[in-house]
Amino acid sequence: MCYKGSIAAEERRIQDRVSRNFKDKIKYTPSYNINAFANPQIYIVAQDDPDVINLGVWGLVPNWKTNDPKGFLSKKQYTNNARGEDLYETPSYKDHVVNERCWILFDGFFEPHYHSPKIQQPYFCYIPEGRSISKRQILTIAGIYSKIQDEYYVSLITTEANDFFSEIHNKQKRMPLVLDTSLREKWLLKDQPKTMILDLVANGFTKDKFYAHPVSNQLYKGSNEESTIRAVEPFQSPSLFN
DNA sequence: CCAGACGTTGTT
DNA sequence: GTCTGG
DNA sequence: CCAGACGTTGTT
DNA sequence: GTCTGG
Repeated sequence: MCYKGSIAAEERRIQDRVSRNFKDKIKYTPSYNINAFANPQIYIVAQDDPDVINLGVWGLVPNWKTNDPKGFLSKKQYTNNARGEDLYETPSYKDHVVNERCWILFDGFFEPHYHSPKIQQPYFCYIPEGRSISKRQILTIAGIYSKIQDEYYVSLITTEANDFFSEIHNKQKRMPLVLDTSLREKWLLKDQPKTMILDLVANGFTKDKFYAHPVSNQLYKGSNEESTIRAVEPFQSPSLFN
């Protein structure tokens, strides 16, 4: 599901909205097209350093492979996403959910929408902040991480799609766990019981209203222009009568 | 019991 | 390291 | 090579 | 009986 994200807001606004500054020496680079499969650097707030914005690699390396993180990621183990319902059972994640939770900072993400089994169009999903698409809420998405030699390796939590995202992501019916602003700090508290965490997974999704619109498939070509998130015409199936 | 997995879903 | 599957 | 299957998944 | 998967 959530394999593409964007974060392009001004540095100042990001820091303001999450009440934290970028850690010293981290240079913020906006991006409209962050591709999970490439294990890119993303911006996170981690439980063990919760007062600053850190960098992490998108792709968790479990604790039984700490001797060779690069080798693990090259095996395409698909640890970019973690199913929230299974966090305490999944072998690669169960140790990390306990006290290695984080936020992933995006201001939007992409989901594929299927017009038919073969025809698909990506949709950009975001929460407007104000009237224009150019100001989007800074999303705090639930994640977990492993830390190896001072480097964070991160997995994004997904849950069953709500009604809105079932319409958009109509094949897999999953969505990222975008934490509600009023609850998000709880995700970063130490030593929370399993019941508390699973409650956040089940009920912590934001109550703010999402917007989504179709975008150009230039997205899949790696385009990183502002136009990547701009609305295009929805796909129209060919009509016999046009 | 030992070998092999360990993860989730993409797309033109 | 620990679990699952054959 | 042997064991086991022998089938497919609507709609946008 | 024949094919696939391990």
